[in-house]
Amino acid sequence: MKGSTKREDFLKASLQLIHEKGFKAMTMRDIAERMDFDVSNSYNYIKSKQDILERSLFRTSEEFHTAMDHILASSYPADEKLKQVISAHIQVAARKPLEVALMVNEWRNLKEPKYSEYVALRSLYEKKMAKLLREGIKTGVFKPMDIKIASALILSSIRWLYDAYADAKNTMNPIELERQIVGLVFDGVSN
Amino acid sequence: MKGSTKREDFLKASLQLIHEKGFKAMTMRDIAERMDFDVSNSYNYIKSKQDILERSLFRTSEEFHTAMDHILASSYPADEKLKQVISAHIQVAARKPLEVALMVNEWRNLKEPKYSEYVALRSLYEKKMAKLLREGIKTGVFKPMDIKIASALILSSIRWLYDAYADAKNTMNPIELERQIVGLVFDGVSN
DNA sequence: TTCAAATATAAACAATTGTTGATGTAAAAT
DNA sequence: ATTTTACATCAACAATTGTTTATATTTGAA
Repeated sequence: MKGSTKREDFLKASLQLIHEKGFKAMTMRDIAERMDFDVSNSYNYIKSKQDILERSLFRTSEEFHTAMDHILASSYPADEKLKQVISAHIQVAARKPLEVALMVNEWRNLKEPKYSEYVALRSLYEKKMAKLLREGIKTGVFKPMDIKIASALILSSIRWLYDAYADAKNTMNPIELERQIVGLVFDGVSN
Repeated sequence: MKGSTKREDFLKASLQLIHEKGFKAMTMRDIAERMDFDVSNSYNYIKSKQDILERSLFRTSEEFHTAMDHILASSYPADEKLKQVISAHIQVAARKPLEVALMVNEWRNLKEPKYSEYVALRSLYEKKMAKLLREGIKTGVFKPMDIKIASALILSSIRWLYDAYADAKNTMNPIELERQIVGLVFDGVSN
């Protein structure tokens, strides 16, 4: 049960299956079949099915939080910070689309107390975004606006990003993607 | 099995439970318990568990499509059309938050052939939005932009709306909500 | 070679699940 | 008053589920 490659393969197969069928619909036997061994062997790699969900979820969440924290703690002006947050989201989505898909779609399947723990992290992330916006409004780089609405809208607007990378055929150019999204978030669709 | 009130109560309880636990996690026994009768009685109101999902999903989807179609077919300029689409989304989310939550979160649980049918409807809706944007770019009310990205981003940005109405405590003022969202979608966060 | 860790299987478990069939009662229509 | 319709219960089903226990094989390090 150490950090071997086989274990990573197992988790990778699990993520792929969750993406295909959803966490609840995926059975332990599904994973085992794809790994080409018996169900019971799966428990040499994980403690429980919930374990798969929890591990990936909290690890990826932390990745977003540390990126956000570093950006917030920098001395860049708020508009530059927002650009960097968007950039970070695109990069994580491009690098780990299945993990991000898990974050977007499956966190409801956590059980207490992990569920509440995760919801708190989610709400905290929204608060960090709100802080960024408040700072930008105060310094005049952002226009006055309802901060709660703006936070929810901006975060929601980039929540589909993993879609552009989860199914291999799409794979948009991250640079151009960032350019377009920054353009829309900052200046909207108006001419 | 006609359109009685009891049947509506049953479907309403189902929607509430799906919102609380998710479709897969909700059992037929959960609904029956909340309705205070035996499981088997549930099948006097529905054909199957999938039935609950399919009915609500396609009905609400049609609601969005007809609204979109009417707006597209009007002679308003594209920017006014987009405002009306946003307005329609807010109104539906405010009036039927649980149904919209179902659309956002549970469509993956459809089974073939309904699944493919629904995915096609979803993609069609995105195409209609793309058409609206293309029209606006051509007439000069919208700036030049990647239409696929803009469609995905705008639709994603309003996908959280049901959240503001699903749990009764929030209940934002729809008029102000619309004002803020239109402001962000059209002109972004920049000052 | 020996020994321990990693990797695998077989068999079974207890619980849960959606659904059906047979049957009964209350209410409403004829 | 009688028949139909709506609403309900009980019991049971077949299948599926996550997980455990006991045991075997393979592998790599000592």
